[in-house]
Amino acid sequence: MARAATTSDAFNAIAEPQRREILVLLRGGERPVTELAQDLGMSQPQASKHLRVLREVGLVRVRGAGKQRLYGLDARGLRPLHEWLGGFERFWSGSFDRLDEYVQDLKQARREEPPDGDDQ
Amino acid sequence: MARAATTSDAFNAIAEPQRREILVLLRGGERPVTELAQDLGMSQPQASKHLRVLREVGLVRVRGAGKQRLYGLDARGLRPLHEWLGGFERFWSGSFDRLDEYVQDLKQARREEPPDGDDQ
DNA sequence: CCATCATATGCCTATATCGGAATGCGTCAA
DNA sequence: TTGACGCATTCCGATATAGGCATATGATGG
Repeated sequence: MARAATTSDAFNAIAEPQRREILVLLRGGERPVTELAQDLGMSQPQASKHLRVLREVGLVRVRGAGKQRLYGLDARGLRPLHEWLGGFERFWSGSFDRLDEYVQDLKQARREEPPDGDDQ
Repeated sequence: MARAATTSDAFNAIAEPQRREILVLLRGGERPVTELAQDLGMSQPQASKHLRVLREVGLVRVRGAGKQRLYGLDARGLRPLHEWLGGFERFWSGSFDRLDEYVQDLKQARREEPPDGDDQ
C-alpha cells in the first residue's frame, strides 16, 4: 500500500503546507484562483489542483462569478481536526504542562546518572 | 516532487490514521511496542515504524525499561497544529457557525436547480 | 556463551503524490 | 464568430510512502 489519499480526510488534505496557506488566505474572504496562485507564488494549475483537493474534503467551496470562480473557506471541515486535538489539550495546557515537563526531566536526569548514592 | 515526508511535520505525521490511534492510546500512559501493536491490530514492525515517525517529529518519547521500550506521549508536539487551527476557530464557533451554515444551504439550494453535475 | 524475548531495520512492490508543461473548456466582449 | 481571458484537466517523471516478510540488534536469565 501507499500513503492514504490526500482527499481521504481533512488530516491528509492539510498535511500539504501550500494547502494550509491557501486556507489561511481564504480567511480574508473569497478569492479567484489566479489571485491565490500569485499571492502564494505558485502556478495557476497547481493552485487549481490544491483547490480541488480542498474542495473534495469540504474545506472550501466554489462560486462562479462570471469568468472567475471564487473560492471561499468552509471551516466546518476543520472540526474533526479540532475535536481530535481537543482530546490532548490537557497534556499541554497550563500547569499540567509544566508538571509533565518536570516529571519528564526528572526521569531523564535519573537515567543519565550513575546508580550512585543518594546525597543529603 | 512527491509528497512531503511524513517526518517533516506533526501535520504530516498525524495524517496517517494508525498513528493517530497510537497517540490516542498513549494518552492512557506509557506502553511497550508489542502491546500497542496488538491493541491496534497491526504487526510489530509496523508499530515500530509508526513509532519511529512519531518520535522523529517529537510526538512520542522512548524510555528503556529492561527488555522493553516504553513509548510515551509528548503532546507538546501537537501545539503547532493547535495554534494553526486556532486561527480558524471563529469560523465555526457559536452563532457565526449557524449563519455560515444558513448561507451555505441557500447557495446549495440555488445551485441544485439546474441539471448540474456538481461536485461529489 | 547461549537461548529467548522485545524491538528495530532492511528489502520489496504497488500506489499516489507534487510539480511542470501543454491543452481543453467555458465565459465574456465586440 | 472570433479572440481573449480564467480556470480545469490532462500527461509526464521522480519520489516516498504503508505494509508484508525476513532478519538484525539488544537486553536478560541461565
